[in-house]
Amino acid sequence: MLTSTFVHLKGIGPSTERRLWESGIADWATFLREPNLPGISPSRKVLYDVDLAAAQEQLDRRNARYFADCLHTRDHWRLFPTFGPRALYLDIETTGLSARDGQVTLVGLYRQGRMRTLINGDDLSRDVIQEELDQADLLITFFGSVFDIPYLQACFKGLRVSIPHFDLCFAARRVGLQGGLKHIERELDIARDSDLLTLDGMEAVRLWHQYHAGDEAALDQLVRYNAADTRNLEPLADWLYDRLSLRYGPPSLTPAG
DNA sequence: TAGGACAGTATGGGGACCTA
DNA sequence: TAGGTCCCCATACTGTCCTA
Repeated sequence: MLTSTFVHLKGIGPSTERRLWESGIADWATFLREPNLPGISPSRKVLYDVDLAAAQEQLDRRNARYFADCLHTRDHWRLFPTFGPRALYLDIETTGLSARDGQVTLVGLYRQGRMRTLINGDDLSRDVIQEELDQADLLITFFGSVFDIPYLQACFKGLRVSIPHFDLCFAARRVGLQGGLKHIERELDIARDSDLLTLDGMEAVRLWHQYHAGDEAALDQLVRYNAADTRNLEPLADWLYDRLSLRYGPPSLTPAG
């Protein structure tokens, strides 16, 4: 998908990109081979060739951060097949107050099949989150661009998020799926343990307070709830990528998985 | 529990720019 | 020069949090 992308070139939008695909320009290599292209002047073609060569070099270096800058946020989903294997799925729980007055209680991190839960008062710190982010090529959240990331950055000053961010909430809206994460999970038959089905964000706050009152079982349930939220982002991202590539990708592209 | 506030993204309209 | 497309800005939309 990434090497079929042209909308990162200045002056090329979705319409021109689609016209290129329909005229057989399916990827960067074909674009570079053709001396002339309909709708693109020779002087512009020279500039685009330079930009595409630079993009190819960055891709060869596996530099996801380069594409975070040159692609519009709404197109970061295109990076999923290339950088998805090194994606970091993230979901946080909080004390329920605003970022100014509240605290992050748990941070769920799922990467390369490994679930890690950072707990406030134990191993949760800015440096650990930063380390996890720095080791990933793509950040995947649900509504994280509005809630999780600004909340983390408010609580942990100086936290940098320089990798591309595939926010599944807005991707879901683009393919016609409304509602919160749990609602969408039910729509798509994405499973979670039965004792976690009735939990929501407010219940998570209550569990945290129960834990602080000495109830260890409450922490266990909270950790499992957060892990379910975090892990379930992976099948949702797969499903949304397929839908987005069908709707917005080149006609020749066969969706993965 | 319900309505308002907030924040980030999506969308639509109009002006600017580019190609043929 | 006309038509098509892009870009920018304002507005709408949505999920979550806050407050009464």
